[in-house]
Amino acid sequence: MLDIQLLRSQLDSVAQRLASRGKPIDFSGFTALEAERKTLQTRTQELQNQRNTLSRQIGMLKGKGEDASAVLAQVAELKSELEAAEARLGELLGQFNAILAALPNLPHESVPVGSDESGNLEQKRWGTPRAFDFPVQDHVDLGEALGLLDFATATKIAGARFAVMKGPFSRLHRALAQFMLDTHTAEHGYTEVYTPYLVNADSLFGTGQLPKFEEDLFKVPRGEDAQPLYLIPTAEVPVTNIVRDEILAAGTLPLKLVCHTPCFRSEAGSAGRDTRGMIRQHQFDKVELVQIVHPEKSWEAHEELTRHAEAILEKLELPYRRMTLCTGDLGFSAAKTYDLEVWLPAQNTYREISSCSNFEAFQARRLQARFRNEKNKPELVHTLNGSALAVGRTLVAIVENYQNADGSITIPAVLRPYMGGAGSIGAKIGAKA
RNA sequence: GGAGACGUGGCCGAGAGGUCGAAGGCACUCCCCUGCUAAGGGAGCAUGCGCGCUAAAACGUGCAUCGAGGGUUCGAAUCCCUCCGUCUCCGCCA
Repeated sequence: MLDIQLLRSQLDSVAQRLASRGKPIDFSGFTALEAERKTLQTRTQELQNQRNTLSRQIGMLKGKGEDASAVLAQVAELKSELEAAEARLGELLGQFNAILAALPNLPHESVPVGSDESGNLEQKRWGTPRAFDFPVQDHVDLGEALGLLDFATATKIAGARFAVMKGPFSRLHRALAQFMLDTHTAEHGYTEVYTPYLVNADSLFGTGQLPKFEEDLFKVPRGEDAQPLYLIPTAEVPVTNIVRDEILAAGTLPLKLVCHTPCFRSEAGSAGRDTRGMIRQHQFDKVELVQIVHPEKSWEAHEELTRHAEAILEKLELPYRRMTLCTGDLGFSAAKTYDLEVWLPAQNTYREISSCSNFEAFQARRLQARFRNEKNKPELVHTLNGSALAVGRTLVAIVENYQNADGSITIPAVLRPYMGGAGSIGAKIGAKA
Protein backbone atom coordinates (compact mmCIF):
# COMPACT_ATOMS: atom_id res chain seq x y z
CA MET A 1 0.00 0.00 0.00
CA LEU A 2 1.21 3.46 -0.84
CA ASP A 3 1.37 6.25 1.68
CA ILE A 4 -1.86 8.24 1.43
CA GLN A 5 0.13 11.38 2.23
CA LEU A 6 2.25 10.83 -0.84
CA LEU A 7 -0.86 10.56 -2.98
CA ARG A 8 -2.23 13.76 -1.56
CA SER A 9 0.92 15.78 -1.88
CA GLN A 10 2.44 14.39 -5.10
CA LEU A 11 -0.40 12.89 -7.05
CA ASP A 12 1.05 13.72 -10.47
CA SER A 13 4.42 12.15 -9.93
CA VAL A 14 2.85 9.09 -8.30
CA ALA A 15 0.49 8.69 -11.25
CA GLN A 16 3.39 9.04 -13.64
CA ARG A 17 5.51 6.42 -11.89
CA LEU A 18 2.58 4.01 -11.69
CA ALA A 19 1.82 4.56 -15.36
CA SER A 20 5.27 3.20 -16.17
CA ARG A 21 3.90 -0.20 -15.17
CA GLY A 22 1.88 -0.16 -18.37
CA LYS A 23 -1.69 0.39 -17.33
CA PRO A 24 -2.21 4.09 -16.60
CA ILE A 25 -4.48 4.58 -13.63
CA ASP A 26 -7.25 7.10 -13.84
CA PHE A 27 -6.84 9.57 -11.02
CA SER A 28 -9.23 12.13 -12.47
CA GLY A 29 -11.77 11.69 -9.70
CA PHE A 30 -9.18 11.67 -6.98
CA THR A 31 -8.68 15.40 -6.57
CA ALA A 32 -12.39 16.10 -6.21
CA LEU A 33 -12.77 13.18 -3.82
CA GLU A 34 -9.86 14.47 -1.78
CA ALA A 35 -11.30 17.98 -1.62
CA GLU A 36 -14.60 16.65 -0.37
CA ARG A 37 -12.84 14.46 2.16
CA LYS A 38 -10.88 17.35 3.53
CA THR A 39 -13.83 19.66 4.17
CA LEU A 40 -16.08 16.85 5.31
CA GLN A 41 -13.56 15.41 7.72
CA THR A 42 -12.90 18.80 9.25
CA ARG A 43 -16.62 19.47 9.59
CA THR A 44 -17.31 16.03 11.05
CA GLN A 45 -14.60 16.38 13.64
CA GLU A 46 -15.90 19.81 14.52
CA LEU A 47 -19.38 18.39 15.12
CA GLN A 48 -17.99 15.50 17.09
CA ASN A 49 -16.08 17.95 19.20
CA GLN A 50 -19.28 19.89 19.94
CA ARG A 51 -21.14 16.72 20.82
CA ASN A 52 -18.36 15.53 23.09
CA THR A 53 -18.18 18.88 24.84
CA LEU A 54 -21.94 19.02 25.41
CA SER A 55 -22.09 15.42 26.56
CA ARG A 56 -19.42 16.16 29.10
CA GLN A 57 -21.54 19.07 30.35
CA ILE A 58 -24.53 16.77 30.71
CA GLY A 59 -22.45 14.44 32.78
CA MET A 60 -21.32 17.27 35.02
CA LEU A 61 -24.80 18.67 35.45
CA LYS A 62 -26.31 15.31 36.27
CA GLY A 63 -23.49 14.65 38.67
CA LYS A 64 -24.47 17.78 40.56
CA GLY A 65 -28.14 16.85 40.34
CA GLU A 66 -28.95 19.80 38.11
CA ASP A 67 -31.28 19.98 35.13
CA ALA A 68 -29.63 19.11 31.84
CA SER A 69 -32.56 19.33 29.49
CA ALA A 70 -31.37 22.53 27.81
CA VAL A 71 -28.05 20.96 26.89
CA LEU A 72 -29.76 17.79 25.78
CA ALA A 73 -31.82 19.85 23.39
CA GLN A 74 -28.66 21.45 22.05
CA VAL A 75 -27.12 18.08 21.31
CA ALA A 76 -30.27 16.95 19.60
CA GLU A 77 -29.85 19.79 17.11
CA LEU A 78 -26.47 18.49 16.07
CA LYS A 79 -27.63 14.97 15.62
CA SER A 80 -28.90 14.82 12.07
CA GLU A 81 -26.02 16.76 10.54
CA LEU A 82 -23.49 14.76 12.49
CA GLU A 83 -24.99 11.44 11.48
CA ALA A 84 -25.10 12.44 7.83
CA ALA A 85 -21.53 13.72 7.94
CA GLU A 86 -20.23 10.59 9.61
CA ALA A 87 -22.01 8.36 7.13
CA ARG A 88 -20.71 10.25 4.11
CA LEU A 89 -17.20 10.43 5.53
CA GLY A 90 -17.28 6.68 6.12
CA GLU A 91 -18.18 6.17 2.48
CA LEU A 92 -15.40 8.46 1.32
CA LEU A 93 -12.76 6.86 3.48
CA GLY A 94 -13.97 3.48 2.26
CA GLN A 95 -13.45 4.64 -1.31
CA PHE A 96 -9.96 5.89 -0.49
CA ASN A 97 -9.06 2.61 1.12
CA ALA A 98 -10.35 0.68 -1.86
CA ILE A 99 -8.33 2.85 -4.24
CA LEU A 100 -5.26 2.56 -2.07
CA ALA A 101 -5.54 -1.20 -1.65
CA ALA A 102 -5.70 -1.67 -5.40
CA LEU A 103 -2.72 0.51 -6.29
CA PRO A 104 0.53 -1.31 -7.00
CA ASN A 105 3.88 -0.30 -5.55
CA LEU A 106 6.01 2.43 -7.12
CA PRO A 107 8.85 0.97 -9.19
CA HIS A 108 12.29 1.90 -7.89
CA GLU A 109 14.27 4.46 -9.92
CA SER A 110 16.69 1.77 -11.04
CA VAL A 111 13.97 -0.34 -12.66
CA PRO A 112 14.07 -0.18 -16.46
CA VAL A 113 10.91 1.09 -18.09
CA GLY A 114 9.25 -1.45 -20.35
CA SER A 115 5.84 -2.76 -21.24
CA ASP A 116 6.33 -6.50 -20.86
CA GLU A 117 8.93 -9.19 -20.25
CA SER A 118 10.75 -8.25 -23.43
CA GLY A 119 11.82 -5.12 -21.58
CA ASN A 120 13.56 -7.05 -18.82
CA LEU A 121 17.24 -6.38 -18.52
CA GLU A 122 19.82 -9.12 -18.35
CA GLN A 123 22.31 -8.37 -15.58
CA LYS A 124 24.65 -11.31 -15.70
CA ARG A 125 25.11 -14.88 -16.79
CA TRP A 126 26.73 -17.62 -14.81
CA GLY A 127 27.88 -20.96 -16.19
CA THR A 128 27.94 -22.26 -19.69
CA PRO A 129 25.09 -24.35 -21.07
CA ARG A 130 26.40 -27.83 -21.70
CA ALA A 131 26.93 -28.98 -25.25
CA PHE A 132 25.18 -32.32 -25.77
CA ASP A 133 26.42 -34.90 -28.26
CA PHE A 134 23.08 -36.69 -28.25
CA PRO A 135 19.46 -35.62 -28.71
CA VAL A 136 18.28 -33.82 -25.60
CA GLN A 137 15.12 -35.03 -23.90
CA ASP A 138 12.93 -33.01 -21.61
CA HIS A 139 12.20 -33.97 -18.00
CA VAL A 140 8.84 -35.48 -18.92
CA ASP A 141 10.30 -37.96 -21.39
CA LEU A 142 13.24 -38.71 -19.13
CA GLY A 143 11.14 -39.10 -15.99
CA GLU A 144 8.39 -41.16 -17.57
CA ALA A 145 10.89 -43.44 -19.29
CA LEU A 146 12.49 -44.08 -15.92
CA GLY A 147 9.06 -44.72 -14.42
CA LEU A 148 9.73 -42.01 -11.82
CA LEU A 149 7.45 -39.28 -13.04
CA ASP A 150 3.76 -39.94 -13.64
CA PHE A 151 1.34 -37.29 -14.79
CA ALA A 152 -1.45 -39.67 -15.81
CA THR A 153 -1.83 -40.97 -12.28
CA ALA A 154 -1.70 -37.45 -10.86
CA THR A 155 -4.50 -36.48 -13.22
CA LYS A 156 -6.55 -39.41 -12.02
CA ILE A 157 -6.01 -38.49 -8.38
CA ALA A 158 -6.45 -34.76 -8.62
CA GLY A 159 -6.61 -33.38 -12.14
CA ALA A 160 -4.43 -31.50 -14.59
CA ARG A 161 -1.32 -29.67 -13.40
CA PHE A 162 -0.33 -32.13 -10.72
CA ALA A 163 2.51 -34.63 -10.64
CA VAL A 164 3.31 -37.91 -8.99
CA MET A 165 6.97 -38.68 -8.41
CA LYS A 166 8.43 -41.97 -7.32
CA GLY A 167 11.59 -43.45 -5.86
CA PRO A 168 14.75 -41.49 -6.64
CA PHE A 169 12.80 -38.58 -8.12
CA SER A 170 10.87 -38.15 -4.89
CA ARG A 171 14.08 -38.44 -2.98
CA LEU A 172 15.84 -35.96 -5.23
CA HIS A 173 12.96 -33.58 -4.65
CA ARG A 174 13.33 -34.00 -0.89
CA ALA A 175 17.12 -33.80 -1.14
CA LEU A 176 16.89 -30.47 -2.93
CA ALA A 177 14.72 -28.93 -0.24
CA GLN A 178 17.01 -30.24 2.50
CA PHE A 179 20.10 -29.02 0.71
CA MET A 180 18.63 -25.56 0.23
CA LEU A 181 17.50 -25.27 3.84
CA ASP A 182 20.85 -26.48 5.14
CA THR A 183 22.74 -24.02 2.97
CA HIS A 184 20.66 -21.02 3.97
CA THR A 185 20.71 -21.81 7.66
CA ALA A 186 24.36 -22.86 7.89
CA GLU A 187 25.97 -20.46 5.42
CA HIS A 188 23.62 -17.52 4.91
CA GLY A 189 22.41 -16.86 8.43
CA TYR A 190 18.71 -17.63 8.07
CA THR A 191 16.49 -19.10 10.75
CA GLU A 192 14.32 -21.94 9.56
CA VAL A 193 10.61 -21.59 10.26
CA TYR A 194 7.60 -23.84 9.83
CA THR A 195 4.27 -22.12 9.21
CA PRO A 196 0.63 -22.80 8.33
CA TYR A 197 -0.18 -23.72 4.73
CA LEU A 198 -3.66 -22.26 5.12
CA VAL A 199 -3.99 -18.59 5.88
CA ASN A 200 -6.75 -16.05 6.49
CA ALA A 201 -7.71 -13.14 4.30
CA ASP A 202 -5.93 -10.60 6.50
CA SER A 203 -2.60 -12.29 5.88
CA LEU A 204 -3.14 -12.28 2.12
CA PHE A 205 -4.09 -8.64 2.23
CA GLY A 206 -0.90 -7.93 4.13
CA THR A 207 1.40 -9.30 1.46
CA GLY A 208 -0.72 -7.95 -1.40
CA GLN A 209 -2.44 -11.02 -2.88
CA LEU A 210 -5.83 -9.70 -1.77
CA PRO A 211 -8.04 -7.99 -2.70
CA LYS A 212 -6.91 -7.95 -6.34
CA PHE A 213 -5.71 -11.47 -7.02
CA GLU A 214 -8.19 -13.75 -5.35
CA GLU A 215 -8.72 -15.75 -8.56
CA ASP A 216 -5.11 -16.97 -8.38
CA LEU A 217 -5.73 -18.61 -5.02
CA PHE A 218 -7.33 -21.81 -3.82
CA LYS A 219 -10.04 -20.80 -1.40
CA VAL A 220 -11.22 -23.17 1.28
CA PRO A 221 -14.74 -22.39 2.45
CA ARG A 222 -15.75 -23.36 5.95
CA GLY A 223 -18.99 -23.24 7.89
CA GLU A 224 -21.77 -20.72 7.39
CA ASP A 225 -20.39 -17.81 9.41
CA ALA A 226 -16.77 -18.82 9.57
CA GLN A 227 -14.14 -16.99 7.57
CA PRO A 228 -12.72 -18.88 4.60
CA LEU A 229 -9.07 -19.89 4.51
CA TYR A 230 -6.76 -19.93 1.52
CA LEU A 231 -4.00 -22.30 0.53
CA ILE A 232 -0.77 -20.37 0.47
CA PRO A 233 0.51 -19.43 -3.00
CA THR A 234 3.98 -18.96 -1.50
CA ALA A 235 5.61 -19.13 1.94
CA GLU A 236 6.06 -15.38 1.61
CA VAL A 237 2.52 -15.03 2.92
CA PRO A 238 2.71 -16.87 6.26
CA VAL A 239 6.34 -15.96 6.89
CA THR A 240 6.06 -12.23 6.22
CA ASN A 241 2.86 -12.14 8.26
CA ILE A 242 4.83 -13.23 11.29
CA VAL A 243 5.52 -9.52 11.82
CA ARG A 244 2.01 -8.27 11.03
CA ASP A 245 0.75 -5.85 13.69
CA GLU A 246 4.04 -6.06 15.53
CA ILE A 247 6.38 -3.35 16.74
CA LEU A 248 9.79 -4.95 16.76
CA ALA A 249 12.52 -3.91 19.14
CA ALA A 250 15.30 -2.10 17.31
CA GLY A 251 17.86 -4.82 17.94
CA THR A 252 15.82 -7.57 16.31
CA LEU A 253 16.44 -6.38 12.74
CA PRO A 254 17.27 -7.80 10.33
CA LEU A 255 15.05 -10.83 10.59
CA LYS A 256 16.22 -13.48 8.12
CA LEU A 257 13.85 -16.40 7.76
CA VAL A 258 13.83 -19.42 5.48
CA CYS A 259 10.86 -21.69 5.00
CA HIS A 260 10.13 -24.75 2.90
CA THR A 261 6.47 -25.18 1.97
CA PRO A 262 4.26 -26.45 -0.74
CA CYS A 263 2.68 -23.64 -2.74
CA PHE A 264 -0.75 -23.73 -4.32
CA ARG A 265 -1.78 -21.66 -7.30
CA SER A 266 -4.92 -21.91 -9.36
CA GLU A 267 -3.08 -20.60 -12.45
CA ALA A 268 -6.39 -19.10 -13.51
CA GLY A 269 -4.84 -16.79 -16.08
CA SER A 270 -2.42 -19.36 -17.44
CA ALA A 271 -4.69 -21.82 -19.24
CA GLY A 272 -2.69 -23.37 -22.06
CA ARG A 273 0.68 -22.09 -20.82
CA ASP A 274 3.32 -24.63 -19.87
CA THR A 275 0.80 -27.41 -19.77
CA ARG A 276 3.49 -30.02 -20.30
CA GLY A 277 5.54 -31.23 -17.38
CA MET A 278 6.32 -29.83 -13.99
CA ILE A 279 7.00 -26.22 -14.93
CA ARG A 280 3.61 -24.83 -13.98
CA GLN A 281 1.68 -26.84 -11.42
CA HIS A 282 -1.17 -26.23 -9.03
CA GLN A 283 1.06 -27.55 -6.27
CA PHE A 284 4.81 -27.16 -6.02
CA ASP A 285 7.41 -26.91 -3.30
CA LYS A 286 9.53 -23.88 -2.73
CA VAL A 287 12.20 -22.79 -0.30
CA GLU A 288 11.58 -19.15 0.41
CA LEU A 289 13.86 -16.52 1.90
CA VAL A 290 12.25 -13.64 3.76
CA GLN A 291 14.02 -10.65 5.24
CA ILE A 292 12.53 -8.00 7.50
CA VAL A 293 14.99 -5.11 7.57
CA HIS A 294 15.66 -1.53 8.56
CA PRO A 295 14.40 0.78 5.76
CA GLU A 296 17.89 2.05 5.08
CA LYS A 297 19.21 -1.45 4.57
CA SER A 298 16.72 -2.91 2.15
CA TRP A 299 18.62 -2.31 -1.08
CA GLU A 300 21.72 -3.82 0.36
CA ALA A 301 19.61 -6.74 1.59
CA HIS A 302 18.08 -7.16 -1.86
CA GLU A 303 21.47 -7.73 -3.43
CA GLU A 304 22.49 -10.05 -0.62
CA LEU A 305 19.32 -12.12 -0.75
CA THR A 306 19.60 -12.50 -4.50
CA ARG A 307 23.14 -13.74 -4.07
CA HIS A 308 21.87 -16.32 -1.59
CA ALA A 309 19.51 -17.67 -4.22
CA GLU A 310 22.25 -17.63 -6.84
CA ALA A 311 24.54 -19.53 -4.51
CA ILE A 312 22.19 -22.51 -4.68
CA LEU A 313 22.28 -22.56 -8.47
CA GLU A 314 26.05 -22.25 -8.42
CA LYS A 315 26.49 -25.07 -5.96
CA LEU A 316 24.27 -27.19 -8.17
CA GLU A 317 26.32 -26.02 -11.16
CA LEU A 318 23.26 -24.99 -13.08
CA PRO A 319 23.79 -22.21 -15.65
CA TYR A 320 21.58 -19.21 -15.04
CA ARG A 321 21.14 -15.57 -15.76
CA ARG A 322 19.88 -12.72 -13.65
CA MET A 323 17.20 -10.43 -15.05
CA THR A 324 15.96 -7.13 -13.72
CA LEU A 325 12.25 -7.03 -14.33
CA CYS A 326 11.11 -3.95 -16.15
CA THR A 327 8.25 -1.77 -14.92
CA GLY A 328 5.70 -3.59 -17.07
CA ASP A 329 6.64 -7.04 -15.75
CA LEU A 330 7.02 -6.09 -12.11
CA GLY A 331 4.71 -7.74 -9.59
CA PHE A 332 2.02 -5.78 -7.80
CA SER A 333 3.81 -5.31 -4.47
CA ALA A 334 7.41 -5.10 -5.61
CA ALA A 335 9.55 -1.99 -5.96
CA LYS A 336 12.20 -4.02 -7.75
CA THR A 337 12.59 -7.65 -8.70
CA TYR A 338 15.44 -9.79 -9.94
CA ASP A 339 14.37 -12.99 -11.63
CA LEU A 340 16.86 -15.81 -11.79
CA GLU A 341 16.42 -17.94 -14.87
CA VAL A 342 17.93 -21.38 -15.13
CA TRP A 343 19.05 -22.93 -18.38
CA LEU A 344 16.71 -25.65 -19.63
CA PRO A 345 18.37 -27.46 -22.52
CA ALA A 346 15.19 -29.12 -23.76
CA GLN A 347 13.55 -25.74 -24.15
CA ASN A 348 16.83 -24.26 -25.30
CA THR A 349 16.16 -21.24 -23.13
CA TYR A 350 16.38 -19.78 -19.66
CA ARG A 351 13.30 -20.21 -17.45
CA GLU A 352 12.40 -18.48 -14.22
CA ILE A 353 13.40 -20.41 -11.14
CA SER A 354 13.58 -17.62 -8.58
CA SER A 355 12.17 -14.19 -8.04
CA CYS A 356 13.81 -11.88 -5.52
CA SER A 357 12.01 -8.69 -4.59
CA ASN A 358 12.29 -5.67 -2.40
CA PHE A 359 8.87 -4.41 -1.37
CA GLU A 360 10.20 -1.48 0.62
CA ALA A 361 7.38 -0.35 2.95
CA PHE A 362 4.57 -1.44 0.62
CA GLN A 363 3.79 -4.69 2.43
CA ALA A 364 4.82 -3.30 5.80
CA ARG A 365 2.20 -0.58 5.55
CA ARG A 366 -0.50 -3.14 4.81
CA LEU A 367 0.84 -5.38 7.55
CA GLN A 368 1.41 -2.57 10.04
CA ALA A 369 4.79 -4.17 10.59
CA ARG A 370 7.01 -1.72 12.41
CA PHE A 371 10.11 -1.38 14.53
CA ARG A 372 11.26 1.15 17.10
CA ASN A 373 13.66 3.47 15.34
CA GLU A 374 16.54 5.51 16.70
CA LYS A 375 14.08 8.02 18.13
CA ASN A 376 12.17 5.21 19.79
CA LYS A 377 9.27 5.87 17.43
CA PRO A 378 7.47 3.11 15.52
CA GLU A 379 8.48 3.13 11.88
CA LEU A 380 7.55 0.79 9.04
CA VAL A 381 10.07 -1.94 8.26
CA HIS A 382 11.03 -2.97 4.76
CA THR A 383 10.26 -6.50 3.59
CA LEU A 384 11.97 -8.66 1.01
CA ASN A 385 11.68 -12.17 -0.23
CA GLY A 386 13.00 -14.51 -2.83
CA SER A 387 12.70 -18.10 -3.90
CA ALA A 388 15.83 -20.05 -3.20
CA LEU A 389 14.67 -21.95 -5.01
CA ALA A 390 11.50 -23.33 -6.53
CA VAL A 391 12.10 -27.00 -5.80
CA GLY A 392 10.09 -28.54 -8.64
CA ARG A 393 11.72 -26.38 -11.27
CA THR A 394 15.13 -27.08 -9.78
CA LEU A 395 14.43 -30.78 -10.14
CA VAL A 396 13.45 -30.20 -13.76
CA ALA A 397 16.67 -28.27 -14.32
CA ILE A 398 18.81 -31.00 -12.80
CA VAL A 399 17.11 -33.78 -14.72
CA GLU A 400 17.49 -31.95 -18.01
CA ASN A 401 20.98 -30.51 -17.51
CA TYR A 402 22.46 -33.65 -16.00
CA GLN A 403 20.90 -36.15 -18.40
CA ASN A 404 23.04 -38.75 -20.08
CA ALA A 405 22.79 -40.43 -23.46
CA ASP A 406 21.32 -43.59 -21.91
CA GLY A 407 18.52 -41.65 -20.22
CA SER A 408 20.10 -41.78 -16.79
CA ILE A 409 20.70 -38.67 -14.73
CA THR A 410 23.89 -37.75 -12.93
CA ILE A 411 23.40 -36.38 -9.43
CA PRO A 412 25.22 -33.09 -8.71
CA ALA A 413 28.04 -33.61 -6.22
CA VAL A 414 26.53 -31.45 -3.47
CA LEU A 415 23.34 -33.51 -3.47
CA ARG A 416 24.95 -36.93 -3.19
CA PRO A 417 25.12 -36.92 0.61
CA TYR A 418 21.37 -36.35 0.56
CA MET A 419 20.86 -39.22 -1.89
CA GLY A 420 22.47 -41.91 0.17
CA GLY A 421 25.69 -41.42 -1.75
CA ALA A 422 24.19 -42.34 -5.10
CA GLY A 423 25.92 -40.77 -8.11
CA SER A 424 23.12 -41.18 -10.60
CA ILE A 425 19.53 -42.06 -11.21
CA GLY A 426 19.26 -44.66 -13.89
CA ALA A 427 17.65 -47.92 -12.95
CA LYS A 428 14.05 -48.35 -13.95
CA ILE A 429 12.01 -49.09 -10.87
CA GLY A 430 8.34 -48.90 -10.10
CA ALA A 431 7.48 -49.27 -13.77
CA LYS A 432 3.84 -49.23 -14.56
CA ALA A 433 2.15 -52.60 -14.50
C1' G B 1 -18.29 -31.14 19.64
C1' G B 2 -20.48 -29.62 24.95
C1' A B 3 -20.04 -26.25 29.41
C1' G B 4 -17.85 -22.07 31.61
C1' A B 5 -14.34 -17.83 32.07
C1' C B 6 -11.88 -14.07 29.56
C1' G B 7 -9.54 -10.36 25.71
C1' U B 8 -7.41 -2.84 28.47
C1' G B 9 -0.99 0.87 26.47
C1' G B 10 5.98 -2.38 25.13
C1' C B 11 4.61 -5.84 29.48
C1' C B 12 1.57 -6.72 34.10
C1' G B 13 -2.92 -4.84 35.85
C1' A B 14 -7.29 -1.51 37.87
C1' G B 15 -11.71 0.52 35.88
C1' A B 16 -18.28 -2.12 35.54
C1' G B 17 -22.60 3.92 31.40
C1' G B 18 -20.39 10.45 32.46
C1' U B 19 -15.00 15.25 33.53
C1' C B 20 -11.15 8.03 31.12
C1' G B 21 -6.66 7.64 26.38
C1' A B 22 -7.54 5.21 30.72
C1' A B 23 -5.17 4.36 38.26
C1' G B 24 -0.97 1.61 39.94
C1' G B 25 3.37 -1.30 38.87
C1' C B 26 7.41 -3.02 35.51
C1' A B 27 10.41 -1.60 31.41
C1' C B 28 12.39 2.66 28.85
C1' U B 29 14.26 8.14 28.37
C1' C B 30 15.96 12.67 30.75
C1' C B 31 17.26 15.32 35.31
C1' C B 32 18.68 15.29 40.58
C1' C B 33 20.85 12.60 44.55
C1' U B 34 24.35 8.73 45.85
C1' G B 35 31.67 6.29 46.23
C1' C B 36 29.63 -0.17 45.89
C1' U B 37 26.61 -4.74 45.17
C1' A B 38 19.21 -5.03 39.80
C1' A B 39 19.30 2.05 46.08
C1' G B 40 16.40 6.87 46.40
C1' G B 41 13.72 11.52 44.40
C1' G B 42 11.48 14.24 40.15
C1' A B 43 9.71 14.57 35.11
C1' G B 44 8.45 12.23 30.60
C1' C B 45 6.70 7.97 28.07
C1' A B 46 0.36 4.60 23.09
C1' U B 47 -0.99 4.59 17.89
C1' G B 48 -3.36 6.45 13.53
C1' C B 49 -5.49 10.54 11.22
C1' G B 50 -7.30 15.82 10.54
C1' C B 51 -6.26 21.00 11.08
C1' G B 52 -2.75 24.98 12.38
C1' C B 53 2.43 26.37 12.44
C1' U B 54 7.00 24.81 9.86
C1' A B 55 11.82 24.24 4.72
C1' A B 56 11.00 19.84 7.54
C1' A B 57 10.55 18.63 12.44
C1' A B 58 9.47 19.90 17.21
C1' C B 59 5.05 21.85 18.94
C1' G B 60 -0.24 23.19 19.53
C1' U B 61 -5.18 21.60 18.84
C1' G B 62 -9.11 18.25 17.46
C1' C B 63 -11.07 13.32 16.06
C1' A B 64 -10.72 8.07 16.39
C1' U B 65 -8.87 3.76 18.80
C1' C B 66 -9.51 -0.49 25.52
C1' G B 67 -9.46 -8.04 20.28
C1' A B 68 -12.58 -6.77 15.33
C1' G B 69 -17.22 -5.13 13.32
C1' G B 70 -22.21 -3.53 14.20
C1' G B 71 -26.11 -1.68 17.75
C1' U B 72 -28.43 1.04 22.14
C1' U B 73 -27.46 6.12 24.34
C1' C B 74 -26.82 13.12 24.68
C1' G B 75 -22.53 10.12 26.26
C1' A B 76 -19.74 3.17 25.85
C1' A B 77 -13.43 0.24 27.97
C1' U B 78 -18.13 -0.44 30.76
C1' C B 79 -24.81 -2.56 28.16
C1' C B 80 -26.60 -5.75 23.61
C1' C B 81 -25.47 -8.69 18.92
C1' U B 82 -22.01 -11.10 15.45
C1' C B 83 -17.15 -12.59 14.46
C1' C B 84 -11.88 -13.60 15.83
C1' G B 85 -8.81 -15.38 19.63
C1' U B 86 -7.18 -17.23 24.62
C1' C B 87 -7.84 -20.18 29.10
C1' U B 88 -10.31 -24.21 32.19
C1' C B 89 -13.24 -28.71 32.48
C1' C B 90 -15.66 -32.77 29.69
C1' G B 91 -15.87 -35.58 25.09
C1' C B 92 -13.28 -37.09 20.66
C1' C B 93 -8.77 -37.65 18.10
C1' A B 94 -3.61 -37.86 14.32
